[in-house]
Amino acid sequence: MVSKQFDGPAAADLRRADSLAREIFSDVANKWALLIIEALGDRTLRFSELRTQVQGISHKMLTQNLRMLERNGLVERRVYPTVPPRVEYTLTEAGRGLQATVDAMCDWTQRFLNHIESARTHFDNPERLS
Amino acid sequence: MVSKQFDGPAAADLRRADSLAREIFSDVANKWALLIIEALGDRTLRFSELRTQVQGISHKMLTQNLRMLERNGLVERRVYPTVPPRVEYTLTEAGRGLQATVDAMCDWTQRFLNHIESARTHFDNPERLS
DNA sequence: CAGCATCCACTACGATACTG
DNA sequence: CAGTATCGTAGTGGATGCTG
Repeated sequence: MVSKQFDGPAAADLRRADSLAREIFSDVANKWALLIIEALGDRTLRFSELRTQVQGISHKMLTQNLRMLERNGLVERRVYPTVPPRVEYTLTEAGRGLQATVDAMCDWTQRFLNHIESARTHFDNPERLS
Repeated sequence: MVSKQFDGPAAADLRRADSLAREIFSDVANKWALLIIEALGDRTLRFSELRTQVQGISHKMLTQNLRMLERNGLVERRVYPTVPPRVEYTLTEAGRGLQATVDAMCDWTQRFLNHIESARTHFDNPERLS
């Protein structure tokens, strides 16, 4: 993911892409964004539905992250000008691509749940001797 | 990743595992942790080497995240009681499992770089008409 | 219902300085 | 060299209230 070496003509492009990549990574590699992606899955959900699916998330964080995801073209936002208003969110193709990797992370979590739990107790306890 | 329904006998265990999973997810789904995992890869690195590999990270964030990763059994920390001290970090099996998913995320970033970039400019600009 | 704005508590983070 | 501690700031995120 890093492009050092060479200051040639095309190097600037590489550096630009690199910094963009890091920016995207920073946007996307946060708890709420990933949980939203995961919650959406292949469904289409309304704002309020998402709010209950991703439990623990506040109104504010949800809007904020949805805007960010929309800006990056990962979710599509469809507004129905009815009353009361109805807004639906769906993953785009890019979003579904990311979702696949989040799925992998969830699987990983399940797989190593026990390993991690015991590692934690070892670490947290007075660890008498070696 | 969610276990609703039923309040039966084994339900408590499921809820415990669930909250643990969410805890792990929160720990791990953050920018620095993932970048450290990625930087380590299959190598063994010293603290100072990691510091330069994960550029932009502060001394403090690095120690903090390394402790967290160690606590969760994702990295192994080996201390050589020499002078000056030498501390090496390596991914454990669990860590390498996670690394695979981070790799996938990086690949994804590269794949959709252009898509995302254009989505951004569409979003950021005055968007004249539809 | 969805979203924006405001306020405020809290913590995350960087800078700095001190130990083994 | 690696780590801990302290401190100040800037940002995060929750609660609340107002709009279409």
